[in-house]
Amino acid sequence: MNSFEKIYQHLFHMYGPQGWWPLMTMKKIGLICDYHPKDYNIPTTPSQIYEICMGAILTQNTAWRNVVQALTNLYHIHALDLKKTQAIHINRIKEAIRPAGYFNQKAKKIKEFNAFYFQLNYQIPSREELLSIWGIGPETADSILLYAYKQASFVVDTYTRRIFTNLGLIQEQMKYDEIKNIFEQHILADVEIYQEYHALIVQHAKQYYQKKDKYALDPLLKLPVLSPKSIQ
DNA sequence: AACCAGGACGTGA
DNA sequence: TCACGTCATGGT
Repeated sequence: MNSFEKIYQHLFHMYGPQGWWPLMTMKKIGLICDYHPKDYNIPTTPSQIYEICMGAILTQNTAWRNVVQALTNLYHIHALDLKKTQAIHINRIKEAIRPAGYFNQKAKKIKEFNAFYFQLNYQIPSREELLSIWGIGPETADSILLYAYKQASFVVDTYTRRIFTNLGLIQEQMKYDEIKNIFEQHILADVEIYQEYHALIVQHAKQYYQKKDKYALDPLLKLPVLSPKSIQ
């Protein structure tokens, strides 16, 4: 087992299954943002796939709690309803997603994505196609592929950079695709593992990588695999 | 009260 | 290519 696999094992042992990507579900108490640990079958409907795509756009450089509010508002104006969303004016989208920030840009991104999504006809998009859409960068594209379409495309975010730079396994200045490739070369392509790994990285980062003075406290630094001579 | 959050795009050099 | 500036709300 290489360092990247050992770290995955360790994180999974620490935090358990994360149940990403969370979905909005209507319950008696109201609209709830629900995680679904160990259920790797989700998403099962086009509507759930679409909602994940919306969340992926809305969460760009934004805390998830703010995205939940935006998704809740979108739900109430029927913008998460595949039969109705195209007809909604962009200004109404803007009002709804305001809590998630960057609402002018993100409303445009949603409209751009919609134009693409509804001509897809339920096929699986390629990474290149997603990247060609205005507003969809590498991380958003990979999130959509991995969590909405169950394609084994590893997601790299700022937390991934932070943690693995601190562990000495990558260099800070590496480009997105470089880092993505390193992970994909070290970890056998598996949708469930890729989904869990990224979610675990985010969970772990929230414990040790919010502020710089905590980086040194990361228990992963003590893993034997990270001793100088065993780093590959 | 700065600082950050599950980034991406536009610009000038 | 690359380093910056911009986009925006809400919690700590």
